[in-house]
Amino acid sequence: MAKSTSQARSRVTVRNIADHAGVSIGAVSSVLNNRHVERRISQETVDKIRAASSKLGYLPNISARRLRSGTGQKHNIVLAFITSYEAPLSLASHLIKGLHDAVGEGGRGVAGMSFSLMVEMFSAGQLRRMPGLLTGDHFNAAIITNTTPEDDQFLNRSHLPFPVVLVNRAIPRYSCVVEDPEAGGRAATVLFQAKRRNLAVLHGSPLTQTTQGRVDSFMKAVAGQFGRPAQEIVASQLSEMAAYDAMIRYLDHGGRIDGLYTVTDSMALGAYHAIKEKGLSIPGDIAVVGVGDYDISAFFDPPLSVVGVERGEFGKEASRLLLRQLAQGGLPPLKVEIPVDPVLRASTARG
Amino acid sequence: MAKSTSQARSRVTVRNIADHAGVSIGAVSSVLNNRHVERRISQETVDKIRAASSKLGYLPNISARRLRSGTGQKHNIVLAFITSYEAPLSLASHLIKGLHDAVGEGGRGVAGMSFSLMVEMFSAGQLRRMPGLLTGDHFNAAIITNTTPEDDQFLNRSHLPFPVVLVNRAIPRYSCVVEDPEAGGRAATVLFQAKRRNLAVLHGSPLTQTTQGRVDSFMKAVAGQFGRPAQEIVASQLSEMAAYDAMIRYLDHGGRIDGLYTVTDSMALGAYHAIKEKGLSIPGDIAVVGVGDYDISAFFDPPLSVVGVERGEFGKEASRLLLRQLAQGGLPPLKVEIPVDPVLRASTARG
DNA sequence: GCTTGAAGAAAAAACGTTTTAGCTAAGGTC
DNA sequence: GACCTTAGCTAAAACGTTTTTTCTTCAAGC
Repeated sequence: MAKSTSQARSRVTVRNIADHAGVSIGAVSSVLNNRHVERRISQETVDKIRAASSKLGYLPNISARRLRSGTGQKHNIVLAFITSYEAPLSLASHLIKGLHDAVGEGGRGVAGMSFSLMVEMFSAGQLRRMPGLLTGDHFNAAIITNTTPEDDQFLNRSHLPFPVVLVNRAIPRYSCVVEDPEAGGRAATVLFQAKRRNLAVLHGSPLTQTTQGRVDSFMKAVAGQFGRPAQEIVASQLSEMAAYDAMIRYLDHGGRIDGLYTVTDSMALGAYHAIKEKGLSIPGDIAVVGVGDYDISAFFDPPLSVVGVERGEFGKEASRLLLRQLAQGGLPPLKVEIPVDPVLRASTARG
Repeated sequence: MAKSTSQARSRVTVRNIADHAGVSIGAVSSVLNNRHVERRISQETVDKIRAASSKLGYLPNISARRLRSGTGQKHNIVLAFITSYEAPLSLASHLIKGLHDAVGEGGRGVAGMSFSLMVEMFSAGQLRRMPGLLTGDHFNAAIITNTTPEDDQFLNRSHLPFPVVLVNRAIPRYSCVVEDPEAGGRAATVLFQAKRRNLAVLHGSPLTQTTQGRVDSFMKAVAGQFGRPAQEIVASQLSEMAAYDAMIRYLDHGGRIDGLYTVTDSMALGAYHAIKEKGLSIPGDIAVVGVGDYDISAFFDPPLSVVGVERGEFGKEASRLLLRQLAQGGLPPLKVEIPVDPVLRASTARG
């Protein structure tokens, strides 16, 4: 009985408008699309329909519209960029740009298909709750990044019904694009070449897969070079402030180094602040090398040497992998390592 | 005659798979959704269907899937974030986050509707080419930003068939959210209070609506205070490098100021570099104030004073305006000005 | 030799649109 | 007065799916 009052508030369709105005749904559609003149709908009817539409608060169902009128055109495929709600979006924007680059401006480009890009976000650890992930009725393919270990576990035991590429994560059965695992080692080399012998790495806690890799390969390279390990300076997060705090604490407690590797450029910036505040000079007293995730590291004071990937390569490669899987299903998962390149600037000049 | 060879390559549907495997489309659907066991499809048939599907390269039509299986659920409304292909995405990421904040994590939140967010990009000046813009069959509402004057003209003479909110642009008939037009004036005040009397503004060319507003209100405030205009230092772009070049050129030609307003933080960074290189000190010789579009301005050396909006406010306000229009059609366009707040740091300490 | 039940699959309905074809009444033409 | 045209609409088909219902077989049970 209450069917038309409390319940029906949920969805207003052309059918409702038609009933309300006492006309057919065809007439409603014509008016809503401003085709009423060529379809010879009388002004009176147009007004009735317009009134009913706005009174009922009609919102078109995009899926239905596309289904009906997208016919004859190219196949529209929907790509999702899935990232954590909590993660910084700076990487995201490069990935999104890379995606758009890969599929061509405006979504045309690849033979016979057009592309739409959706951005989906999940609360850290709650990836499994994302609608459309398991059912596959929201997108044709996805790039997933910034997952937590919990999310990784979910991915590990699930089989998603569409191609997926992970960025900065490696999980069996999934294609992924990661940074060259030797990034930390290459950073160490930069410090070696700057004649530094007392090295430390500054990182956050807990470590992500990527920062863990950087730390590990750095430590390994240092141990290989000097036969003794580098020091670890641990901040509570990856932020500038946390890095600053950790660095101040380290220096206050008599820590002495002449070379520092920071696992993000934000940490380098925090470290800069602390080092200068303690009256030490860069690179005179301490050489610093970062990872190139900020695009303004060349304008730090002094300009920061970095060992990192070309910005935008992740997005480009991830898209390439995705499109490849889209074009031909059933391919084995591929792991692509983006090469890192040292960019030497004043922060690692010879001391 | 060639109907089934060259032409039909375009779109593979369940129908094609069914024909190819000699079964009904219902069976195909069941298998494709891994429902074959409960639907009692024989293993033999499953294999046939799987083979046909992967041979033909089937990709589901997402619109059709959502149309069919999204029923009974909440109304899914599609929001588009539309930005220029050429523009930096840093603002975009804040806007996207603001959108997600407003509609609630995971797209739930507002009564009886769920939200999807698409990111669409257009080549500068080509907004009118964007598919779905005029037909309204791609999204239910849109946030548009980073338009060129040409795009603005297009918007001005068009009537888009869905709610639109512009960010950092004001065009008649459209709701928009812009920065407080007095931002430049407030920045001038900061410099006044730092006892600076010889002021300049550093900006790019050509000016955008937003940077033009900053320059204008700064100039006006300076003229009002001292009875003479501030100087204008014009860089070729908004980049650090362009700002650096312009600033070096200015100082080399004997330019003398004790206070500088930069219309972006990137330009502040470039200016920092130039000022220090010329042996001048900040704020001793020149006080600098920026606009707060970088989130690391507190870690510049010295920390940069800024007069700007709260990061993320644009996204939040734009979403609010959009949802408001979505909830109730036919509202008059609204213009929201995001207030700016001065954040005083070392770069404008009294000289 | 019936009925019963289950397995396997096909047919049909439905989702919300847009578009095409068709229908009816009124008016005009010879 | 039979015939055509036109205005103004309605009815129906179609888009590509998923799900429900219905229809065959065929074997088992008595």
